Amino acid sequence: MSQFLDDLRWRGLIAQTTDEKELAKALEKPITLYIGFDPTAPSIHVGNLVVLLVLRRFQLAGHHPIALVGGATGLVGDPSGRNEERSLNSSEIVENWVNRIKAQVSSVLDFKATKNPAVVVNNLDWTSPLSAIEFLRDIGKHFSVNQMLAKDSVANRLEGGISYTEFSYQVLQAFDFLELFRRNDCTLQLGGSDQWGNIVAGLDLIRRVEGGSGHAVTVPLLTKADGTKFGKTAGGSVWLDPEMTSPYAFFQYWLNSDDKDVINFLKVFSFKSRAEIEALEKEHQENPGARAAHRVLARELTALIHGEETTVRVEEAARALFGQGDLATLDEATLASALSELPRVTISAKDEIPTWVDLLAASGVVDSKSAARRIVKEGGAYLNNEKISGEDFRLEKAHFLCGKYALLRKGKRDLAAVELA
RNA sequence: GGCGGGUUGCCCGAGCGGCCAAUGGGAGGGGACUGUAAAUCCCCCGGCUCUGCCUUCGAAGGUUCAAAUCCUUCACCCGCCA
Repeated sequence: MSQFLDDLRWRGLIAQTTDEKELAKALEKPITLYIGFDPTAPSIHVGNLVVLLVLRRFQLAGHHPIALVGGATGLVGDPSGRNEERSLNSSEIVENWVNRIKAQVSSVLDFKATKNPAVVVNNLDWTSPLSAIEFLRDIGKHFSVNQMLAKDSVANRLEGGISYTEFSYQVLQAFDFLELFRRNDCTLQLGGSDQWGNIVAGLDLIRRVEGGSGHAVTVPLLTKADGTKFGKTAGGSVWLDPEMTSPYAFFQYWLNSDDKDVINFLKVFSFKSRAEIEALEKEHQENPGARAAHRVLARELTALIHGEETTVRVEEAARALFGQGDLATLDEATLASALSELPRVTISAKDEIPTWVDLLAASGVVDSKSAARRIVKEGGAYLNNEKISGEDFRLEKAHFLCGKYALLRKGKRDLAAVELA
């Protein structure tokens, strides 16, 4: 049995595969495999990262990875795992998202590997030249509507309704697999477990049209110990795009993982070996308060997505800003760089300084002034790590550290900076 | 095509002319405890120029001093019959 597959299984990364013996045999030699991401947002998020990292694991094992960004499928909409029709995005928007996602995918894969460099493709390249008639005759003819209807992704929607557009999605995805099989000799498709039906549709198509065979591997949906959705925070998804989720927030997300999840997250997200992870598990059990496993997780992922340098900066910022330390002892350079990781408001030294409540709302640590008042009343608002519970409080020049910075905090860990300019 | 039921705040779900920004639960937020964790306990949870005002109960009109609650039309969902 393949050691590589065993490792994936140990990490809990395999939900379903086509014939396991065949797959193991195929993996003895380098193969080409792909995974698709549809541009449904300007960025992929940490949930998507799970599968992308599996692709990277295949690359590290010597296989040829292809990341497909769905410039075409993104225009259509995958019904999988949804109970409502998607609203369509314009082609300009999708194109823009495709480009952004390409860049993100690129940070995880190695494009310079001498033997098996990664490749990024866009399915619009082979889909758009095709006429509707060609598509229906050459591809559509191989699909049985009866089978298409039986797929979970479609069957679940029959009650609530599904458009012909989304109904056709599986055909497009199958066509992608066929094209990559032809062009790149790609014989394996990876995907989330909800992609099984779509992937198998591709295997069928390859068999019918080319008489070829391939494989499918799906990755389980990642769950958290408390049953809540993985990858979400109060503010929404945790994105890879630094504009959408700051590297600071990204780091903090991992650092704040539930103890019950952290080891599992290391298995799923980290490239640490089994032995290393088991050592961390032991360490964590002996001294959970030190959060050694959390730190390793946060560092490795932040470094992977945002780079080493940023990771160091962000961690230092957290150390400088967090809780107990006296901010006044920080020198200006340290303070400035720490605060630069946070959301911020700039206020003019000439204008009157806004009230405490207004300032909290303006900084974005709370959603509205009502929320700001609530937080202040509840004793959850801090200025430079000191609780301020008067709504009418106003900062004065003296509150600004080094004459220009103030640190706002809501609760234990929601920070923002105010800069006096 | 016919008949009946439904559409409520982030989600689930009460309300069925005034006492409703709307019961309850979940999610979320703050506090205490801690380890920037979990569990637990307490509190909060539409917005604002905040003892009041404004916007919400599928959409648009209407009745009424007064509507989430009544009427009309439209949209969508769910049953039963054809």
